Amino acid sequence: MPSKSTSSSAKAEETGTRILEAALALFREVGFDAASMRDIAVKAQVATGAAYYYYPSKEAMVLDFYERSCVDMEPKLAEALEGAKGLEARLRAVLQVKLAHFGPNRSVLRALLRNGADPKYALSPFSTETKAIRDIDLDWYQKILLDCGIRIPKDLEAELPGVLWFFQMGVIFFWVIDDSAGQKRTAQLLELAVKSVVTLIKAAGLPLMRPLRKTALELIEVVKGE
Amino acid sequence: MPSKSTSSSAKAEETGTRILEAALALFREVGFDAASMRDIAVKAQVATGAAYYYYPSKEAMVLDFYERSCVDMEPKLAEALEGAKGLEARLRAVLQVKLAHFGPNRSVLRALLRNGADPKYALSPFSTETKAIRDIDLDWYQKILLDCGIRIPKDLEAELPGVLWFFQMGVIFFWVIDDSAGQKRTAQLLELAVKSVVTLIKAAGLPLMRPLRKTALELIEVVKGE
DNA sequence: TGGCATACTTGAACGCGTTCAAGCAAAGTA
DNA sequence: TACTTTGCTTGAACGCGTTCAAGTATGCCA
Repeated sequence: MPSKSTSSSAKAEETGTRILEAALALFREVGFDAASMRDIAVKAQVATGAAYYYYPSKEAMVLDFYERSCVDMEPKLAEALEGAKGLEARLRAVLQVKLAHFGPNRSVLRALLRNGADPKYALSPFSTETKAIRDIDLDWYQKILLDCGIRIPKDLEAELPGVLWFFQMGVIFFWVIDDSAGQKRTAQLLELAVKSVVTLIKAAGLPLMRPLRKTALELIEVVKGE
Repeated sequence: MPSKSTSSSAKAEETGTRILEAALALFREVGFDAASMRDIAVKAQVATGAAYYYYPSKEAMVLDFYERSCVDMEPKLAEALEGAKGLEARLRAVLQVKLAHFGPNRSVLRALLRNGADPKYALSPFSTETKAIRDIDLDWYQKILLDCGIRIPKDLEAELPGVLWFFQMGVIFFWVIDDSAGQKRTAQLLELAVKSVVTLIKAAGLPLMRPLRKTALELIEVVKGE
């Protein structure tokens, strides 16, 4: 229990974080593919196979980064939502926090989105491995929608957090492949897309929109599956 | 010039198609990843490195398949459009033809969509390598929209083929990862999504929609880039 | 016919992600 | 003290996609 008795496992943990940091540093520098496990091992000053004692695969390192990011972002998100009233401002704030947080590790996130939306790959925001993160995000969007100042049709209410999460993923997806200077295009897209989404949600309540909304709800049911 | 004189290059072409067929057969049987170049070579009865005389990479075989499919589908598309009047019927027809044509090679297409929409990977419907195919598809959608019976707002007209192509890619993307029996979920999605899209296009002409449409057009401009 | 260029084919070799039998060191037990 | 257990580390080896120097066969011209 004192520091002495945990010296072994403490050293191990130190080795683990050293490996993760070496990996992330190399991912940032040369990209996920170009960073070899051998390079990572050299940088972390361990043997070639050492990383596999801590991570089942190279991709698992990205997953770990994704999970840590989710936790680290929570206070930033809470703070950003303090100062943002109204759905449009809140959506913008959340997305800006996320992009800013992921910012330096854009190439790491690119690896996460490599397999698109295929839940069969662990390294996908739709996989079972990332379900916990997805659920946390959904809670955020539920919170954002509460008292946002917009009348939400009753039948849409339950689905809207999922829709906004999907929208968020679309923005992030655009961002990771956006090679414009400082991801300027993503900034423009964010502005216009958030505005469009909020306008659409407002419009969804119109009586005229009822048939389209019903069809859209069926569509959502199919996409959710099972 | 007679069959004798071309015996060498003819044999080579035969070898090339044998390699492609072996590859596609293995892709279908065990999937793109599990099918190794060594297995393909054995099946095609050539040496390990032989495929690289015909294809620069394993992925290039998928690209070749994609290009051939595009050509092979043309008569089927023309025929399907003969019997389909109205935008909704036409859209449904085109997508059904495509899915039916790709049908047996769903796992091959999965490899094509592996890298999502990243134009940096050759194996992506958004890459420069697949631009020719994209342009052919865009021509089809332009044709579909001509005299489709729906009044299209002038400012949207030029962008709509691209939007529909994007929509098509979404459907195909859903299809390749849809593991429901016979891809039943995709059939349901297709029905509802086509209906929604057509309704949206109709609605886009309404005076009420002008601001949203203008924002959407700006959005399209940003996504198209440069 | 012989010689040469061109077209095609070969399989060993490279670096990759990953696996694993073996080794090592520190903590627990007697 | 010696023995065992546990936690951690090692590097050789595997199969993968890919490369390429070397080989073989074919068509063409003297």
